[in-house]
Amino acid sequence: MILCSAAPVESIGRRDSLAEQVYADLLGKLRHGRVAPDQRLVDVELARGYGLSRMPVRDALLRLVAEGYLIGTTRGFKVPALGSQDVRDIFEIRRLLEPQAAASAAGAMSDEALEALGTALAECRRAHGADDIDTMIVANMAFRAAWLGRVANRRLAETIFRFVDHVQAVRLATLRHRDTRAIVVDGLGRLHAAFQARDPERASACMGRFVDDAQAAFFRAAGVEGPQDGPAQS
Amino acid sequence: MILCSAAPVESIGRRDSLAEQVYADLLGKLRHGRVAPDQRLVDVELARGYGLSRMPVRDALLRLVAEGYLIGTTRGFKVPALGSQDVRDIFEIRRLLEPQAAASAAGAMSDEALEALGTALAECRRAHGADDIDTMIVANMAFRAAWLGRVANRRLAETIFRFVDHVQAVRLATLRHRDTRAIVVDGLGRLHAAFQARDPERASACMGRFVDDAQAAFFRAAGVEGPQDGPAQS
DNA sequence: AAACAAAATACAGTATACAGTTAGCCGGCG
DNA sequence: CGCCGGCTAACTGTATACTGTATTTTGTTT
Repeated sequence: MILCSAAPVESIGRRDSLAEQVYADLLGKLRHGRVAPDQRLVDVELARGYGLSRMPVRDALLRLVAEGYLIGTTRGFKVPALGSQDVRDIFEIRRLLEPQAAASAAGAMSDEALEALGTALAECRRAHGADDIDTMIVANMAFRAAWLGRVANRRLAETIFRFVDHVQAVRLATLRHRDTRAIVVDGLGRLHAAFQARDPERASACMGRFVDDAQAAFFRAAGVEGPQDGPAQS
Repeated sequence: MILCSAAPVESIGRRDSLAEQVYADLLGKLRHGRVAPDQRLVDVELARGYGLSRMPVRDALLRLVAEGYLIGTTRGFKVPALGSQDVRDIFEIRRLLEPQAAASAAGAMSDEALEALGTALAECRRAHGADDIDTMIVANMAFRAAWLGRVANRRLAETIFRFVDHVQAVRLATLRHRDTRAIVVDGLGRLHAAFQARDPERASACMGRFVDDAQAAFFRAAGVEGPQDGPAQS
């Protein structure tokens, strides 16, 4: 309990266990790409930052490992360096799951969710115009959370969430390209229209195309930036 | 280290961490339905059984929770009681993933894997004839492991493994019905033929049908046995 | 006898201490 | 100057002790 000094936004939560709070905090950081791929996460170090003992931090890290967000080494934890094959694999799964999920969401779309989707889309467009990548990523995540929230099959939604998160870090890099961003904004617009129409078939088709485009954009960007075919450390 | 008395098959392993060994052991027990749905898994109790402290056991249990095999309560851990909606959800995901995975495996089938598939199929048929449910389940798992082993996309294979495992416990119950077993043996035979032909399209179609049949058989069996629509404790 | 409240209990969560392992470093040797 | 072998330090893994809380049980009251 030495000093709550540099503690983030997390000194408040009460009802959840400490381990869960740390998990949520770390997950947020990972999702926003706040953890560099070469950075080592050391439990005792993080524990000092949170003002806790190692145990809850360790529990959180272990859980993140089990979910594929981190890999544990004998010397700290780190984010996995995905090779192009890893990315291909993840996109293969997304291609199978997301169209069906989108269809399901379109059939169960609510006015509130549509509102959220519209807001996220507008925000994304604004950020695109202003070349504000960070904001665009946040808006992107909000859009995804909004439609995935309408998927009745929670296991499906959570599985998608996880795999999308796994490529999030690498996606961050691809959004540097202006044309990639244009493709994303375009796809989001189409999806929004399909959700608004509550048309499952259309949503499914749009989502399939969206995933394909995202994958193509990634490999185009990766090809441009460099063929670093990092060996799979999944 | 009080007594290695009732320790299972697990006093030997060395290179892996204790937590991992316990995890593997518990996972095996869960997969084989050795843990009753009402049974409580208590860390200190298990720890005594393994001759270890709570920590590695706790780590294993927490990991199983993260992977959906268990749910943690304030009073021990237990296997989740899946309601019919949960089962429906899991089958929806399997229906999306397994055909593609089967196609992939068919395209990459090896002679050794085919041999393993053949053996498992024969074993399954024999067990079916002898009404030996336990052996049939083991053969079933061997068959699955054999073809999933040929799926290049490991994330896909592991995701399938996990969801199949989750319905395994409930599946065990459905295999009591002789006609369900007949359907399974039949589907396995068809799949084996498709794999032997190394025909991705055929494997995909067979797998799709197999999953559909399995789901239908489950709900038929559940309808017969009783409409216990257990509330989702996923 | 049923219902409620208070106490006991049994468990997970958390903290601290210790052990084991490996990566990184430094010095000796070719 | 570069390579190899032992040394050191920095981690994770494991053990033990303590705490908090929810469930169960027991006792009391109507």
